[in-house]
Amino acid sequence: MEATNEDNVGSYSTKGTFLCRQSSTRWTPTTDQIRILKDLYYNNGIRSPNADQIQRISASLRQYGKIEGKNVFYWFQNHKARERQKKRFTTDPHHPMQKLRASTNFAPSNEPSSASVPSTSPALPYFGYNSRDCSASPRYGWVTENQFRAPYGLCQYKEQDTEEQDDENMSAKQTLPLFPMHNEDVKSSTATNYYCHSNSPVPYTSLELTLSSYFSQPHDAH
Amino acid sequence: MEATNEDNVGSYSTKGTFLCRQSSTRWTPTTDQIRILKDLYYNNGIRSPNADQIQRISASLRQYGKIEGKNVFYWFQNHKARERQKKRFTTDPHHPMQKLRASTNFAPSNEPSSASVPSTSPALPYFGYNSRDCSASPRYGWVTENQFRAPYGLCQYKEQDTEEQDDENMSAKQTLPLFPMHNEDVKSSTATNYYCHSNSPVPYTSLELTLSSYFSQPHDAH
DNA sequence: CGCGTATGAATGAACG
DNA sequence: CGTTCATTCATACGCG
Repeated sequence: MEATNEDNVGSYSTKGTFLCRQSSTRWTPTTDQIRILKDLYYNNGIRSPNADQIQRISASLRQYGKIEGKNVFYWFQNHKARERQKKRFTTDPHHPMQKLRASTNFAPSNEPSSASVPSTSPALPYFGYNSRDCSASPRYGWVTENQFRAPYGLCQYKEQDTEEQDDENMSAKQTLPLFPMHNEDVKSSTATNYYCHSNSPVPYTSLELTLSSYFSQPHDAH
Repeated sequence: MEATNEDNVGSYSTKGTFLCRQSSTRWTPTTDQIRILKDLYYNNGIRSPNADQIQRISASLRQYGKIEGKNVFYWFQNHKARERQKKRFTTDPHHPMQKLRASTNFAPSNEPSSASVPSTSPALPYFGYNSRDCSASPRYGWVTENQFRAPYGLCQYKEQDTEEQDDENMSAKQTLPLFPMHNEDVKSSTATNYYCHSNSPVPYTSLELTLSSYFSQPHDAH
């Protein structure tokens, strides 16, 4: 159950205190935001909004509280993933890799190991790789039973989700071709922001040297 | 089973509570590996290393923990993709000129614990096998293209990347002219004045309607 | 108040 | 290359 933060901003005095309010850490959606997001998810069938949609959604939800594009992005990602995950556990009698959320227990020494064989270096990453184990994991085939259904029954259009989005019995949503797919080029850039955090006691000074020299020389065989 | 081949992995959680986990499939880069990868990415402008580079990079990074070529490959691919994606969410696609990096500004960037406990592989088999110290890198905190590091300044010529790493504003890299780097690939701003987004802060009651219409229609103002 | 759970955030791995 | 999936880490919150 989601927290019923009526108006967000917990106002807890922990670290954020005055300055950034509640968003000192992670985004805490307001009930309205959640309601709308779910509506979009279930009633409009939006599962993986594209950048454009994300922007619009976040812009709209901004009325209800602080929110960013990435929040919307993650929300849909998580919601979808968890729904699927939950379903996997409930409907699948045999979970291939059932490992409960035992975060408090050290995992037993599993590790099939034999599968590793890192040495010898596999073929080029670009083509050869193909692992995706997860045996018994049909990408799409999950029946989605949306028991959500908002009380209000409006909003019918939704963007055709480009994907087939497991709508097995999810016929509730009606898809309308609404997007002209105006893809204005998004160029722009200026970010290049990266986090660093490097306070390692390891003597790496010489490392980059090694690395650099490594890359500098194309000496590959001959 | 023979000696627990769990890769040691002393993963620690924030509060110093460290729990062992993570011993499995997925590669978990160590802080040093990440640091170096980022350095290569930002300071050396490597975005899509070719096979040779990947080999060398992974080989070099191996001294800091288990790693394969594909890890390096994926890392660059993901890093690049995410950088762009993030930008796509936060920036306004329809804007005449570069706008600042949205209003994303919540920077936790405060490492909980400074001591990372390098844990130089407690008791590992004598084989060259290594530690792979669980990493548990404190990868968080989005620093805006700040100084990353790079106390070293060599690594001059690097193999010319066959790919065109679309550099965004990567002009920041002050290292050395590693490669040709064709910058003429600058994307021209098509100035798609798509402008719309007139999200007024007015609290709609029937929000979902508003939203739906938002997504449903390209609503070009004209 | 400490713990368990729900969920936001991140990221390795892959797919199309 | 953009997108998607799986898994994991971190944390807000409510509960007992």
